[in-house]
Amino acid sequence: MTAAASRLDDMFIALADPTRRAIVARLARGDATVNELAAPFDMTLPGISKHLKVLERCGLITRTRSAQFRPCHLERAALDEVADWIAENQRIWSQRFDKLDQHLRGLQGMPGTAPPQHGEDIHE
Amino acid sequence: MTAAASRLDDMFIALADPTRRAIVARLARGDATVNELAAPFDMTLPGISKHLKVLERCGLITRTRSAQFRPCHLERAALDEVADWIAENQRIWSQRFDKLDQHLRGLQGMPGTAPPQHGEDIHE
DNA sequence: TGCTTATTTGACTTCTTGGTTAATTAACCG
DNA sequence: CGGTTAATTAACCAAGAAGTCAAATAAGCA
Repeated sequence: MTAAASRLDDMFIALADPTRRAIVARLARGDATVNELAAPFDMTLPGISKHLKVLERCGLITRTRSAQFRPCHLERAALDEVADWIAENQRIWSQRFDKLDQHLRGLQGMPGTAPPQHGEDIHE
Repeated sequence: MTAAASRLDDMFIALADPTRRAIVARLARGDATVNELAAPFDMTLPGISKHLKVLERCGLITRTRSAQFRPCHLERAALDEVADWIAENQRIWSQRFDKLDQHLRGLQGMPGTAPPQHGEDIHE
């Protein structure tokens, strides 16, 4: 099975690289060309080009064509999907803790600590 | 240069894998042993063990020892760092757009579209 | 037309990742 | 003690990621 990565996967992967996050940070200040984006980094142009492709694949940036330049543009809505995942999980986790189920922790982590799982609803 | 990944890197990397996100989702319902975590997946135990190590490295889970079991526990605070990064960036991006700097978009993406950058403050 | 600038593609290398099987460590149970 | 269960480590492999250099493409400019 090759190439089955979800959009969420791609988003997290894209953000996992510090160079890419720096590029994104730069783009937050306004559109920029590939050369401009490459300037601060000790990396060749093709290297940057690859990073941009990753950012493009997950929808974080788009590229238009203007003469021989290909200005990069940040898509502000793209972060929402990740933000939603995080928010949803923070909600769920807190809920769980509010139920005080966790004060047993450390006493016995044996099987059975968890509620009776039936459906395995991995809700992603 | 080996092993220079930041905690934020590790966090995004950990969340980039669907199996690991599923494990995390499962743990949100309560602590669980490695075998319990492995059950829903078509993967060998050592495979799961590796995933757990990744989750542990970034602080998303901790493991205690209870007899021959090593129950995994979700650290609810760990998500905060990522959440903060996301929130901060959403804020910045929106700010930028509120300034109406972007309605020029498409007219000319030429160098100079961005404000005078001096310090390259990559603020991460 | 031919030169220059901007960017991408291709081919290649190296390191990492995700997964496997087989063997090992740990701790319980009879 | 000896056997069973839980989990990890070790050794390995295939695929992917990150980076390089060299060549190709695209579009302005003289």
